[in-house]
Amino acid sequence: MLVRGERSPVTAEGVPVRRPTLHAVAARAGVSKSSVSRVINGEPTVAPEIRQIVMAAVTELGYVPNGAARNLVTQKTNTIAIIVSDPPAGLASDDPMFAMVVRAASRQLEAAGKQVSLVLAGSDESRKRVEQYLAAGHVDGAMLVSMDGADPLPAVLARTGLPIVSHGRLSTPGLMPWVDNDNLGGARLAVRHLLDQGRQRIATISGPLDMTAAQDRLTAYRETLKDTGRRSIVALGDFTRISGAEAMRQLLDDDPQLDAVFAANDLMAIGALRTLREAGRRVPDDVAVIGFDDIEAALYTAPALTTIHSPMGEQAARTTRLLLDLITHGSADSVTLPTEIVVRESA
Amino acid sequence: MLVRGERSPVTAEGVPVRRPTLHAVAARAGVSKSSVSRVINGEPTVAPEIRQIVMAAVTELGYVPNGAARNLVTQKTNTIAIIVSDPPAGLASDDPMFAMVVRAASRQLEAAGKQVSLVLAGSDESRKRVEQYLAAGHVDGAMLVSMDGADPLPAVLARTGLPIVSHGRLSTPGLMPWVDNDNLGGARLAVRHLLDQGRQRIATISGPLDMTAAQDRLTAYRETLKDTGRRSIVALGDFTRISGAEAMRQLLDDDPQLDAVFAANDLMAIGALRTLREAGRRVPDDVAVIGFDDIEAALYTAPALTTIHSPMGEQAARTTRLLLDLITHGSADSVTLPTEIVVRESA
DNA sequence: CTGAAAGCGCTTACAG
DNA sequence: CTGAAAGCGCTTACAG
Repeated sequence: MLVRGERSPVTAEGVPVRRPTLHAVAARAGVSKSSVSRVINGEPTVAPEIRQIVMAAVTELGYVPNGAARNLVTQKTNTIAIIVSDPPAGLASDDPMFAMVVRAASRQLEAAGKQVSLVLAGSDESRKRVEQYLAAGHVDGAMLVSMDGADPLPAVLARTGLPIVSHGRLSTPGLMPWVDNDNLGGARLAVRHLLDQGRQRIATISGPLDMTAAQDRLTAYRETLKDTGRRSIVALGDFTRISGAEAMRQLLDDDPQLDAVFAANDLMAIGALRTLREAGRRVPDDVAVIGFDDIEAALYTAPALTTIHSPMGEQAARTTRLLLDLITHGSADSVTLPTEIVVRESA
Repeated sequence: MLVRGERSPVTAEGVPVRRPTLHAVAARAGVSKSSVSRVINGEPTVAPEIRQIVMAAVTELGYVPNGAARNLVTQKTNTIAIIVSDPPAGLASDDPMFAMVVRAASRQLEAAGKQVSLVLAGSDESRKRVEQYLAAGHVDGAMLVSMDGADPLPAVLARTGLPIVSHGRLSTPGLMPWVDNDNLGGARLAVRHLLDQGRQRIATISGPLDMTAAQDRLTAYRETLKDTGRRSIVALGDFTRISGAEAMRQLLDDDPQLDAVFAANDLMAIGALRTLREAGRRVPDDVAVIGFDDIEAALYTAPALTTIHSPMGEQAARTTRLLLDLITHGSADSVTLPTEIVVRESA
């Protein structure tokens, strides 16, 4: 099938038509451009009859104000950038976090009358691009999503002076306000639950240690175990299912006697469940498994996954609100959201 | 923590500083604005020494061209809209399709030097907003993602004359080029596989019938069965896990003897697996289950899910390329991508 | 190869 | 309450 795709609408004769301008509307209505502008922008100081006739001309011509011209003169864009770290080569590309955060934030931003510009920041080159993009004045503010601690981007962007917030605490403090869930508290809950069950050898599968969430979850695991005199058994993952499966295999090799695993997120817990099944270990009878996040998939594992509920939707909503507040008030406070344990079958 | 969030950078004294303009760079370099513009845009007709001195001024002042001014005068934005139908109330909000498509398309678009604007289209109100947004000239083109057939948006947007493509075939033909996978062929593969196994009572869990993918998958199921003289056993889902679980329950009630289920996507197959487990049916011994899509989660179900591989990543890439072609050449051909069966444990 | 000038399509003080 | 004019920050024919 062939479909025409001209840049602008054309008449039946194929003559390109330009979109009508403010000038055209003014001419059609027989008033000044100023008056049309005032009507369009809903200013109260317009006579009712003028408003009438202008509105008529607007609908008649199908007038829509040109965005670029508006942005140029008002020095604002009504656009917010959502900047997401882009893992190389599709890594974690179906991570539910991405969909949840982007979707929740977009919805709320649009409800607030803002457009959203989605920016992926992966390579050094793309980081440069992001910086230029913000400097070019394309957006009124930005939201950073789960940056890893090694990433220089937050510091660079903070220097632009634009209102920026972070979804997830950054490792460099003071750069910008953030919203995060209580990773420390949540991980403590998880490990204590395992201890309460009388588990003796409790291992963990950690997330990538350049992310604060992974650091916190590992730290809390270590300290909670240390309080009971037990030793840590740690394998490293990167928050993907496959890394969880591999880490579990390694854990089983290192300590065949282990009877519990705390995975730093649900995706890795799902991977661990597969390895345990392949190894013939029963869950939770032989090995208890607990995850973190409480993603929807945790309801569908066999056995159903016990996990720590982190309020992803609320976190996204609060981060968005934080940004909106920062834009209007010039300041905003970081917030930490509480977590809770959800006991199902796996532990 | 309190963080300052001024609109613009300030000096140590707190004096707001404006970003430097082309004018400032020209003054600093001692040349005309025209020359600066030419250097910035890499035009070849510039004397080397002028280029030198301009570049020096640019880096010295940290100059970045204002996007709005550029867009206004050039009448293009270098921005592409990705328009995604937003299901009400978080329905399917962790659908891996969303993440995959948005991510793959963004990556490719940015590699092509385009910015991406993410637009959620759910309510009637938001549909209006989208239309205005495109009419305002904010983007050079758009990509529609999995619109349902009842949605009037594609037709409305097609009338803007902007280059637009669809990720997934639309039910109204001829509106715009699209890229889709072979839903008909894939579903046929699935049902035949079940037949080849000697399954006698083969049910299906359909997707929402206002989507062409769901329609095609159901049609192929029906026709393939009819060829063997078997009757269709259909339950309706909406492509979510929970709907798959509920549909499976209903199917079991309607026909306790069924020995196979074709779920129209993997998410629903995952839901069906849970119901079957709860009902004490062994998979695949008692009931064979086959899905569609081959999402990553299909590798982690117990038992591992047999499914039809639909090339989501490639579909997104091809759709993006289609749009880029449409923008540059003014025309582009729709494409259908082949599917294949991936046999694992569940069928 | 370079610069002065016009103009992209709006908004916004400023007079009236 | 209304309109003429200036200006937002660029690019691009057009002379030279």
